[in-house]
Amino acid sequence: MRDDAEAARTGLDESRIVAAAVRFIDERGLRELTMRRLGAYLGVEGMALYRYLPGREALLDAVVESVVDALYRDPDVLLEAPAGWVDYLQRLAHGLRRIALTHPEVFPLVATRPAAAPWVRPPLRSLRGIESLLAVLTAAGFSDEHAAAVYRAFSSFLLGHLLLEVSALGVETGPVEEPDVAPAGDLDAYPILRRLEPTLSQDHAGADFEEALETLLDRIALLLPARRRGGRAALPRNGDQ
Amino acid sequence: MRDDAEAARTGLDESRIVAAAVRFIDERGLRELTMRRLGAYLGVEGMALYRYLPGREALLDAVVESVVDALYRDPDVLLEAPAGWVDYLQRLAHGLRRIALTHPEVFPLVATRPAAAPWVRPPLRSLRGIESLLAVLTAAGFSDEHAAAVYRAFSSFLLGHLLLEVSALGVETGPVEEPDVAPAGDLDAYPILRRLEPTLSQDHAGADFEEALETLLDRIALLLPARRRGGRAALPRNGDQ
DNA sequence: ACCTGAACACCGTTCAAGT
DNA sequence: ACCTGAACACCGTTCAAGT
Repeated sequence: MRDDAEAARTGLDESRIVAAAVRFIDERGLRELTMRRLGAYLGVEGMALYRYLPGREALLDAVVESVVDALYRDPDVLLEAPAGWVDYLQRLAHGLRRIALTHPEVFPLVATRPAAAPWVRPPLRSLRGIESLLAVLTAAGFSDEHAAAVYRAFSSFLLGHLLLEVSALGVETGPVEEPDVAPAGDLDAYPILRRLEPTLSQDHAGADFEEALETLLDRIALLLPARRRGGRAALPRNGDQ
Repeated sequence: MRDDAEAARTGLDESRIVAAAVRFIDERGLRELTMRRLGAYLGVEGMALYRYLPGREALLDAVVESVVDALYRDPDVLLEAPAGWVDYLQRLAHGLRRIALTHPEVFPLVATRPAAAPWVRPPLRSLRGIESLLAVLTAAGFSDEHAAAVYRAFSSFLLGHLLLEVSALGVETGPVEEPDVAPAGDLDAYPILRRLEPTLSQDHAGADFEEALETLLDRIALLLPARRRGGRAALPRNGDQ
C-alpha cells in the first residue's frame, strides 16, 4: 500500500512493526488498523506479523508502550538530573502533552488499555517513569505517602486534561458524516447553551493546562515544610482573574 | 442464552435492546459484545436488531447516552431546584461517580466516544446536563466566561478521577491471564517502586475524589466576589495534611 | 409487522506448504 | 528462516424469504 515498503530491504522486526502501527494509527485512525491492513502497509501479508507478535492485543500493548516510552527519549524531559521536583513535574507534564498532541489517535489507547498493576496509572504507564517520578519526589523531601499521593493527583490531572484535549481535536475532523447545517442538533431547546456556544467553542486547552498544572504544583508544594517549597505556594492566589 | 428472554413476550424495542446491551457489558465486558451475541442474549437472531438500530456504532452511542441520562433520573441529583451551585456540583459529581462505579465496563466508552460537538465534554455528555449546569452557574453569579471555565475544569476533574478509578477496578479482576507469582513483573530493577508498592496499592479513590472535589470547589468559589461565595474559600487551606 | 436464513465482505488466527 | 495460501471460526451488515 505504501510506495516505500520500508521493511522490504531488511525484513520485518518487532520494533519496525510497532513503529509502522503507530504511523498507521496516526494517519488513518485506530479503527482502521487491522492485522491484514498493517501487513499490507508493510508490504507483507497480515499473517507474517504473527512471527513477531502473539496477536493484535499484544500489538496494541506494544504501541502504547512505544508511544509512552518516547517520553524518556525526549531530550526536553531529561529523566535524570532534574533541577528540582517542580521543574521535573513541569517537564513531564509538557512532554506527555506533546506526545498526546502528536498522536491524538493513539492517546485514547494510552488512557484506557488495562494496566499491568493497579498502581500503574495512565497516562504515566511505564515502570521506569513511575520509579523516576517517585525517586525525584522522595529525594525532594516528600514522605512515601505524600509521594504516592502526588503521583495519584498528577496522573488524574494529566489523564483528564489530555484525554479531553485530544478528544476535542478528534471531533473537529473525526466523524466525516453529517455535513448538516446544525453541527450539534437543535440547540433551540437549550437557550443558555445557545447563548454560550461561541464562548464554549473557544479553545482554551493550552492555557487551561498551564493554569491547572500551576495550581496543582502549588497544592503539592503545601505538602512540604515551608523552607523546602522553593518559593512555591507562598501566597494564596488571587482569584478574580 | 438467558433463561427469561425478556423480549419474548412483548417483542423488541430500542430501549429494551439498549438496556440489555448495558447489562450485557456489565456482566461480560465490552469486548464480548457483538450484535449476534446480544441478539442471543435477547432470544433473537442478531440480524433482528437492525430493525431498531442502524448498526453497532449507533448501539454504542445509545448505550453511552442511556447510562449518562440515568444521572437525570437519579433522585439524589435533583436536576432542578438545587440548593446553590456548590450543592449542585457536589451532587452531580457524586452522581457521576455512582454511575461510573455501577458500570465500570461502560465508563471507558463514556470517556472516549466521539462527542457530537467540540464543547460536549465527557463524561458530562448530555446537552440537557450541560444546559442545566450552565444555568445554575450563571444564576449563581458566574459570568459566561467563568461558567464555561468551570464547566471545563469540572469535566477534566471528573474524567481523570473516574476513568482512573474504574480502570483500577478492572485491573484487579480484568485480565484473567497470568496467575503468575509476580503480579507486575520484576520490580527488582525499580527499588523505590518495590519499597512503595504497598503504599501505592492502597485504595484512596474515595478520599482522593472528595479532596480533589473540595479543592476544585474552593478554587471555583474564588471566581465570585467574596460576598457570593457562600462561605467557600474563606481561608487558604492548611497544607500539612 | 417482525424475524430468519443465506449470503457477502471482512476479521483474527493457525498451520502446512512453499522458497 | 521467513513468508504465503488456504482454512476456520467469527464478525457486521444486507436482503429476500418466511410466518
